[in-house]
Amino acid sequence: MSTEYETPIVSVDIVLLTLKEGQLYTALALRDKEPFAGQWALPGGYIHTNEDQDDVDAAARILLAKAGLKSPYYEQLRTFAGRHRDPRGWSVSIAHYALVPFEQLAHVEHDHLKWVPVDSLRGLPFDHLAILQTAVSRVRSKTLYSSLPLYLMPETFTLTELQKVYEGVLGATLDKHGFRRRIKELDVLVEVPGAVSTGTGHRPAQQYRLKRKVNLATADSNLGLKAPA
Amino acid sequence: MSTEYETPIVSVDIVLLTLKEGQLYTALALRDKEPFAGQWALPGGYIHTNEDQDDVDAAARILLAKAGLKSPYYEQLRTFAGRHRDPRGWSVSIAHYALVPFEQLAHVEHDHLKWVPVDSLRGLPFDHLAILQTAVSRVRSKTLYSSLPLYLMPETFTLTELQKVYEGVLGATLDKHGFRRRIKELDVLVEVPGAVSTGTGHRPAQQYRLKRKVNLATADSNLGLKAPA
DNA sequence: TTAATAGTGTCTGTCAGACACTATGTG
DNA sequence: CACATAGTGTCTGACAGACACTATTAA
Repeated sequence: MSTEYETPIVSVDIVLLTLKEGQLYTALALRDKEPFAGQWALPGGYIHTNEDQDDVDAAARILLAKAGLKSPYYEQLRTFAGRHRDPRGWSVSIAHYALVPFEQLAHVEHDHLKWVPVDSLRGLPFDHLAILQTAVSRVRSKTLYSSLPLYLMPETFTLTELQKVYEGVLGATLDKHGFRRRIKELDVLVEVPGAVSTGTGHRPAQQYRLKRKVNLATADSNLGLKAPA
Repeated sequence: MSTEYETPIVSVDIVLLTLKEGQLYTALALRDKEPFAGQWALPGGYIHTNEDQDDVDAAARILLAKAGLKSPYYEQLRTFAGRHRDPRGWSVSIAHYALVPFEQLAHVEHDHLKWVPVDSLRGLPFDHLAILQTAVSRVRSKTLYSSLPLYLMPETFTLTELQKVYEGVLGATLDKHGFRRRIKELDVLVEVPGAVSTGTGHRPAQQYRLKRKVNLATADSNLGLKAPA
């Protein structure tokens, strides 16, 4: 009990997700240090004990530094800890995931950051593939019973666009009427006065935006879509 | 980026739960070191990087050392991290929860460990009250759609006893027929040949035990009880 | 008028909650 | 036989999935 033990390495890794062309994409950062220098991995970094108040703070700071953006939604995923996940030794990674609308990051791709479809990914350094898969599975399962995908939407959008995003996240198609019934029950959207279409060759759709003062984190957990077959 | 930062303190804390007299109880350990020496807190300790393979290993070792028992069920709860939760400075607690049948721990109460009802608890050192509440809420919500409370049962038990345990965890009453329908759907129990009652003054009940080779962790997530009103 | 999507009405099978009923032991 | 709990049959309202229908714009 009184022996001193080597301290584990503590870092924060982030699974940053977006929806692009109907598919979930994750951000990968080019590692500039050992181990795995020159390889693509989940963006991550050490906790700065002098500036970060907590782990979410650290995640936000790291994302801003590595990707130059602020995500509207962060959540702790889980912690991956053990002796063998990092060649430097016993390590702890407090993994987080974040969602960001594709429109908001069209400009952030640069030499040290790239976007790849989550489903086509095979190998990643450390246990980052397991972390990514855990995040994707969490997001998909939350999508079944919450309004999480709203964080992937731009300022205003139509219900059909929202449905496409849900379908993209889930990788399944949903019934239109049932989908609208549930979104309405959530009661987190308001109509935007000006309907929009202008030249689509068909009936224009109502635009919606998030209700002001709605905290989606608490408004979650009442959607109840059924898992796809 | 190249600056060195102070390393956060990393520990593992455990919410050990059992059901006693129809109520959820948690184990508290008497702290023998600063900070908060002499106060009751969740059992916890440092990671031993030379012997623990991962965080679950550490949790099992700590529980064995502090309470002298092995729990049939461990799961990582979430990680509590930040600057202000521990007076020693920036700290990380990888919190776990564990379930153990009351019968298995009748003998483990001693000077440095005590059992208290979770709902009557007010103050605890660090952020241990928040950790405890998170664990209880997790267990209650998992109980609604999984077979988690089976970890609180002795070797053999009747369906009525199992229902009482579910009701104790949830703090609500359940319909007998509906409860049995769902347990049957889970398909994780088998009848024990000898029915038992011997002197109860009424019809004896069938005893059940867990099916062999059933991993409850994977058999979970299909119960579907409705949240109490 | 047609094409194309927006938006709504309605049927039906499933299933959870409620509750009543039968079964089987003890005293 | 009375009593207490074990165990089951069945009704019903809510609701999700399916699908058909109407509405509204552009060309």
